[in-house]
Amino acid sequence: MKDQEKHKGDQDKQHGLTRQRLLEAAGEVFAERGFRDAVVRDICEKAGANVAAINYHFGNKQRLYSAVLKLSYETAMRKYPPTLGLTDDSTPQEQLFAFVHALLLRVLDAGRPAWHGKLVGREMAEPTVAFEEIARDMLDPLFLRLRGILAKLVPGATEDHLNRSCASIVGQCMFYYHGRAVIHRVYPSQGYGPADIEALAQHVTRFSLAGLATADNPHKKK
Amino acid sequence: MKDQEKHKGDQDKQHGLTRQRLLEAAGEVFAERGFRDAVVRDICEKAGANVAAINYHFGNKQRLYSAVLKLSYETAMRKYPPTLGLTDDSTPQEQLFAFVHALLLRVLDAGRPAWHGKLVGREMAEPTVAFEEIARDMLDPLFLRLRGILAKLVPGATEDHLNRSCASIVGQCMFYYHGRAVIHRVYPSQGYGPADIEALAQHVTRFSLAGLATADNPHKKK
DNA sequence: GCTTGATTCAAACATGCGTTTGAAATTACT
DNA sequence: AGTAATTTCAAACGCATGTTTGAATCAAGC
Repeated sequence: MKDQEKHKGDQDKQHGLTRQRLLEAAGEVFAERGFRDAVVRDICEKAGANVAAINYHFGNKQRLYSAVLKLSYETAMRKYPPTLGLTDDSTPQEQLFAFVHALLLRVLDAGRPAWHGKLVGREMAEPTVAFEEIARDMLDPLFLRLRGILAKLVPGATEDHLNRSCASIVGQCMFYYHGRAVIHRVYPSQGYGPADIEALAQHVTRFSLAGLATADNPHKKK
Repeated sequence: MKDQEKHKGDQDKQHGLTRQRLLEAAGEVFAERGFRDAVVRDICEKAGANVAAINYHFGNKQRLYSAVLKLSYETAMRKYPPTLGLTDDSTPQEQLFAFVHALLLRVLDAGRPAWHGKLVGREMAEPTVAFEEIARDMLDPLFLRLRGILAKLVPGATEDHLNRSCASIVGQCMFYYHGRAVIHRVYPSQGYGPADIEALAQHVTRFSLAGLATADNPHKKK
């Protein structure tokens, strides 16, 4: 009786795994190649599944992609939220660092936790039908948070200065993804381990704090 | 005799145009959709040519793309060189502005002069076999020039600070291309006319000059 | 053990896309 | 005008890719 239950449990565990294996494989392939260039046969081969399994478990490639986006968002935000390491009495400067650091980690870390940053980076550059949902649920809140941090750093700044500074900060971070090919070429020693990413975050934060303090602030207009 | 020559000239002019029309159409389509997603049938339709014309005039899609890259580079650099508006006695600050302004114009201007920035932006994010040549002939010189400008602005700065600052500056500019979908969503009033582009260049330059002056400069280390 | 539902499978299907082919049309030259 | 070279054409080809199909296998329940 006891042996039979154990045997049955093992079988359940085995058969529940195809869907998971597909998600895992798809996460890697989509992050690496994007939606368009990702090939379902490659995903299935990586997952050890038959090509019809995508239709069976997800309906089609697009829905698999959506499932991967959701899973990757949850994973990334759980591991690297924009509030990474903050406390209730953190300064706006510290908040900016946390935002930048977490964003860089979500994009540049190795493996699953960084699928999301890569997927969103791809959607920014080449939107698919998923962009709308990504923007609404994932990007809008992020830009809102950054905007709030900047407003605390330069009270009274103009709308344009805040907007452009947000773009400047996110642009610096995302360039390590969007421009990875040229960075690899021009700065071959650029590493992406935890210390490297932190150093980048320090640079972007410091660079941006100084840039933020520049003109376009009506109270300081010359 | 005179009528016949004129008639013949018109005919020559007409028949030499297919290749030109293909280049023009391909420039638009590749800039809009990138190499992979650009469809030769669309290019030929836009050019008013038969699909076999690409093979006849260029050999294949890849060679058409290479021809477009060359043409677009020449056009862009002729109209918006990184030395745009500079004189012999321009300051490094002015040099930085010119670099940023020209880069933004090459990416954001309307039509043919901006194919190049868009094509290179796509190659950065998703390299094709053309990347190597683009990097060698077009990106390396650009990063070298920027690096030279920055070295004049912050003499004695560390290698890392200069490298990261180059990345920060180019990243800010390229984000208006790589992140155009999210910028359109989050900042819908962001325009891209000449005055808008100049204002962006002013912002990026000012932001970056301040950021450049921050730490990591051994002479100013605290 | 039998039946039903779930899951997987191999093959086929339908479509899109870059390229090729051979003929027709056009152009250039004598 | 005739010939050769160039250019264009419509159709076909070859391949890749997402999706579908119907059968086989597996699992669950009685």
